[in-house]
Amino acid sequence: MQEAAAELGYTASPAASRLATGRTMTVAIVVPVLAKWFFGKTIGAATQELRNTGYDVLLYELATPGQRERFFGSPRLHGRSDGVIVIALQPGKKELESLASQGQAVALLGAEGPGIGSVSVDNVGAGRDAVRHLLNLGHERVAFIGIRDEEGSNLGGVPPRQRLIGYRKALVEAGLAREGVLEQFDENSVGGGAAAMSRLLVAARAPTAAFVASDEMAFGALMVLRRAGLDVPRDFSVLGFDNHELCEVLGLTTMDHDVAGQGQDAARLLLDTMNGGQPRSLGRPARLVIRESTAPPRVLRKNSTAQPDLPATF
Amino acid sequence: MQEAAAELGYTASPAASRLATGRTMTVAIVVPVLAKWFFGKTIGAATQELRNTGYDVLLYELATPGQRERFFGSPRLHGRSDGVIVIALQPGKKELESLASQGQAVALLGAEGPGIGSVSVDNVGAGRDAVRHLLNLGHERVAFIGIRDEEGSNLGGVPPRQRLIGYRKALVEAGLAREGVLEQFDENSVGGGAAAMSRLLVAARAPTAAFVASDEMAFGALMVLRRAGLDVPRDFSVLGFDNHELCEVLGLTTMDHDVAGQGQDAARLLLDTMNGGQPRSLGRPARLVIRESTAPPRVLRKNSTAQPDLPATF
DNA sequence: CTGAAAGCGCTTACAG
DNA sequence: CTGAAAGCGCTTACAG
Repeated sequence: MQEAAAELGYTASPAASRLATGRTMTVAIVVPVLAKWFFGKTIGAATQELRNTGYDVLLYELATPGQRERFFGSPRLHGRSDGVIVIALQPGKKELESLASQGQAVALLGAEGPGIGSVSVDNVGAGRDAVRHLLNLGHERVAFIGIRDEEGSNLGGVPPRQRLIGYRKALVEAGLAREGVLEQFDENSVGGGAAAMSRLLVAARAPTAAFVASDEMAFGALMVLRRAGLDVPRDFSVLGFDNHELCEVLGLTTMDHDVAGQGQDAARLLLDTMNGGQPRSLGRPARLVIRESTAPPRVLRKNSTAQPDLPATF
Repeated sequence: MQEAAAELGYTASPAASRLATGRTMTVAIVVPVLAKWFFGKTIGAATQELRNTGYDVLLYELATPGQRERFFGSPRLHGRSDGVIVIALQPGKKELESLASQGQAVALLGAEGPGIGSVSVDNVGAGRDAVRHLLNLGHERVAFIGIRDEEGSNLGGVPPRQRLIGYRKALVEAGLAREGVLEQFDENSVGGGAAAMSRLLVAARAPTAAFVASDEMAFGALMVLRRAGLDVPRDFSVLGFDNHELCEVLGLTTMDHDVAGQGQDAARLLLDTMNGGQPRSLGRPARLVIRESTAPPRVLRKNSTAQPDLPATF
């Protein structure tokens, strides 16, 4: 019957059926930024999954703290969606209460909450694995470039913090001391990564390798290194995070973690919850993808593989 | 009154007011892919503009011809949105009729339609300017790498085709013959650009420069060139399109065209139309941004600047 | 100018 | 099993 009607170009008025049933058959997706590869990818995967189940998707970009406040401070979603996927934004207690009071089912991606379905990568483990790779190559001064998590930025969130923890863990396990100057934070962008790397290079004793918490920042780091006349990986090793599609072009060693899969999982978790299922928390593995941006430090290599002489600037 | 009510956490039921007024206060945005920089950027800008005016935004990703058919073949938007922004998809006559019959106002981005508001770049002019830059440097065999526009891909659209026209125009104006082998098309991605460049390199008489219709394809082209042992720009010049944020990292000369501005314009055009204004067509300028991927061809430079000897492989 | 009533187009519980 | 009625929560045209 419904199918036959649809063939004839008829659709039930969504407004009327929403009013009658109280269900909107739409899901909201909330992200801190749209114009980034990671978010396009996760939203795309979640959207496809949702649409296959007959849901429409409403999009909310919370680019500033003000927007975030307004969004959670008002019943914006009430009557507009049945559930919401929050990506890369760690909602506070108040914010979760706000969503609940609006009758929203919730699923988190790259964040966690008590009794709430979530998908995330084992960022501590991934960070540790990344740094171990550098350590195993023989690096002794390994820096960390992280995503700044200050007031004014929504982008920090849990995963970047966990990657830092993984970094420190790996150092401790290797018996290395942690140094403040080796931990640099900036905004999650090419420019931010460039700025952070610049700061590392002027340090009294510069590191020989860096684990960077996002590929985009790593790209900026590579740029600064190149402009400083340093060769990667001969003079400096860089390891990123995300396996951005341009990693191959730039030869960046990175941690891969199935970004689209996480978007799809988040959608499924939300659908489950809306159908009365118990909220679950999914962990996604990350794995090291070795390309051309990591190698043993110069000192070691000199002994082993007889490299040509280095330029005088070095 | 409404503000006071909002403070108290009260909102009018959207479903009820939609039913009563017939207006949904939401706009749909339709794109062929989400996980690309260009689309994130335009959607983000449009979304912000729309939200400032009190509109919600529904997102539709039409990734396959099947999805496109289903979307336009059913009254999907009827009663769900008041208007729609179609990005980088050239709607056919039937498709436009479908939208109109669903009571949708329409604005196009990167496409055009009779009596329909639209924003686009002067792609013919931009393509011509790009190729002229290469020609002015002294290149005589300039290739074009374009976005494939075949069945099975929605991504072709008008702009890529217009860039090809601009390319041909510049050649004609310079008195150069057009050659089929120098025009290569592939999918709009790093991989597609790489494949197209590989084909150019095996041509009987390989070109010395290429104008590539998108930066992402250009990145793939750079990768292939590097792997083939060719130096850019010494052995080969590459010129892209979009001014992707990674152009600076890769030193890619490209055509810049304010992507976010186009998204914002499209939203404004739609809002105007929904308020009874006449649909307008906006043209956005593109401008050449010279970086390190373009230079005179080897032959010329040899005479003028006494380059060191080239490797034997060349 | 204020306030009660009709109506938007569905769904669902209920009467027949 | 079928069909008429009530009700979802607004807006708006109309009566007072």
